[in-house]
Amino acid sequence: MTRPTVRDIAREAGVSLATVDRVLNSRPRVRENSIRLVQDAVEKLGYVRDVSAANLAKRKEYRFAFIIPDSRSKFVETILAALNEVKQVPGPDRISVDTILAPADDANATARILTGLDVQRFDGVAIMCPETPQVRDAVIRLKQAGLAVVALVSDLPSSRRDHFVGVDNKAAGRTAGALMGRFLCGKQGKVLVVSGSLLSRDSIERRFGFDGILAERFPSLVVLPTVESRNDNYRLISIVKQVMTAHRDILGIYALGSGNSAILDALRATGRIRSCTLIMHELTEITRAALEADEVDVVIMQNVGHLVRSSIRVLRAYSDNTPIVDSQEKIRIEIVTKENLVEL
Amino acid sequence: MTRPTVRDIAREAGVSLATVDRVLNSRPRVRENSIRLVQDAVEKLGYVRDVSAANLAKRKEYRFAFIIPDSRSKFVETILAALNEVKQVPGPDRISVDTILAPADDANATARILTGLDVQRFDGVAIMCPETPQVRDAVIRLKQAGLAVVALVSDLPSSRRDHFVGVDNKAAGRTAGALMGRFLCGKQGKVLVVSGSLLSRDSIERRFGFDGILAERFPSLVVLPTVESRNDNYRLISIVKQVMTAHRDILGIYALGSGNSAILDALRATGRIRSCTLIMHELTEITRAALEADEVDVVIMQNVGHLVRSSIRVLRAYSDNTPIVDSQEKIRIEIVTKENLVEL
DNA sequence: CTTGACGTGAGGTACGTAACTCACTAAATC
DNA sequence: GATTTAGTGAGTTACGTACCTCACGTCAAG
Repeated sequence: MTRPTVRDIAREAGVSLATVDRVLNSRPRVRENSIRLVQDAVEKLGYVRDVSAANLAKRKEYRFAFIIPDSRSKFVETILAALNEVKQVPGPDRISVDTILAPADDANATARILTGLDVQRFDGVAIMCPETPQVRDAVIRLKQAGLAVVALVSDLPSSRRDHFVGVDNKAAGRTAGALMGRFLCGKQGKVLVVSGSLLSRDSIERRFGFDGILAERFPSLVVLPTVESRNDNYRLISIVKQVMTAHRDILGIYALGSGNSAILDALRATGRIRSCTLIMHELTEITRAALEADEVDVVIMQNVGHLVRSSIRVLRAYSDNTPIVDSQEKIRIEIVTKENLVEL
Repeated sequence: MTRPTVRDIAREAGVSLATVDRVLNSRPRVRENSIRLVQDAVEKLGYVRDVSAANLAKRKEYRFAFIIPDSRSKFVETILAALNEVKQVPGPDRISVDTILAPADDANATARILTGLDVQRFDGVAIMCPETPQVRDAVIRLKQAGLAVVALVSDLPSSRRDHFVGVDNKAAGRTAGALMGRFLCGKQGKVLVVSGSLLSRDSIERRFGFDGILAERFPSLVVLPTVESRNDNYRLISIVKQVMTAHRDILGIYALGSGNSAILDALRATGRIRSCTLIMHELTEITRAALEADEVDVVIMQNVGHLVRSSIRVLRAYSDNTPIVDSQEKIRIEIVTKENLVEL
């Protein structure tokens, strides 16, 4: 009834413990035939390696680094908070997580940090940054050094990252578009899209999804050219004010990412808040308060706690070649309204 | 830099390993003063027990039982599938999960199963069933026997369950109501609510939340008396057909739980599908297909994988008195549209 | 003074696995 | 024929913790 151990395998296969160990850890110097004997015994007895005992014996420590942009963005703050929470709680497994802040808006600096990373010190890296050729090269180097690499929030598809932990941003944009269309009830008018920076892949994909569904299903809505904040909130406030004054028939605003606070300020200043349907991304203290105040209609989010924990599970799985439970690691596009907002 | 062990504590406190062990496991025969010495050393060195090593030494196995209603409901099927998935993947911890099917619609039989449960064989139980006095008494017995008990999907508040794993159903109802109201764009008309059984607490709470928000924010919509399926799909189809014919001004339908398939069939038969705004609960093969076919507007769901994994984590935490990460265990009310539907 | 309960230390074994050494055989190579 | 090498078994130590036994000292009640 109790789980079989290596000893049972050895007995069943008729080989010694050492041979079982050699096979299980794919060490050399084992005859093909013995390998098969052991494998058959494993199969027959349903042996599964006791990971915690193995890690204990190996004194294995997983050391992971999270490369996070050093921006004052509220979304990044929630990610850092989630990372801190993970660090507080001593998991059953010996995992250490280092958070490394990389200058935001400077992909080269990020690439340099990646290149300078001591590959001896880490088993895996989670990277949140836009993809550039330099970043791609740095990731390839990390992979070659044997580290597990996951892309966080924004994908790095052309690099050899092992995994992407984040939402399907095109689908997120489509979701935002569908809700915008439904909420506007077939009215004729304009929709404004506001972006942090159109350089980052996630913004582009969201925009693409949003435009697509509006064109398909809500042709009565006209999407205005995207307003870009370039991470300058003062600039953003004035541009949004200007646009809102110029276009009195703007019915809805879709905020692709950063700049939520500035957009809200601009709308409050122009008195257009609550008369516009507002859809924003990421649940932060700003958007939470705006939801509660009925200023924002919907927030599209990804659960940062899940993001961080999933990254760690995936990094661990890659660094010791164990399978991944896809359904657990799939990051959902969550739709948050005032009603299903979770407290705290 | 490496984690302190019991040895370090013993050295720091100036006592023997045995004494440290006695203190850490709160065994008798230790002087007050020695207890304090050890506790101070633990604090100073930041010692945290290595749970996997401890479990290894204890040959501890967590044995959990899941009591699940034996209905042909698609939602229950997805829960069983999630349970099976968990059983397949051998976690790092030695956890065994038994699924026990209890007759649906027979709370007494469920109570009898709980009463008959061998308290020696299990460390914890997750229970999905409506609350009755018999169930409450059975839960109290389990608690007294030292088992951890969580309520799954539907809460058992008056029993002494340790934890509830599921969504806030009143908030789920409010969410459904708010979406229904927004999607109906201020039109005047009727809304139909269909329930599996109004006995179960989750249905009542959803209905309550739904009615509340419609009354508050969408007074132009009239909610018809609830149609109850009593888990009889043929009956449900004919009632829904009848109601739909009698009331030509039904604009929306809110399905509180079971019977989704019958409702869809009835609407298809009466040709009212797609002309009604339809909001249903739980993502199953039925509702998924209906979402993809644009027959359902929104599905409100709880992630069953999360539900099951969270239950297990919580049961484990309660059975060895370790803290719970609230943010990880909070089950979210997920809003699913065709656009943010995840594949598979 | 004896008895016994209490408090403590020393030391051991065990859990399941990893990783190592040493010894040995059989076959291949020199 | 001597040397190497691949393949194997036997055995040991270690990881961090639990839990056990035994011995010993202290102190108070009988």
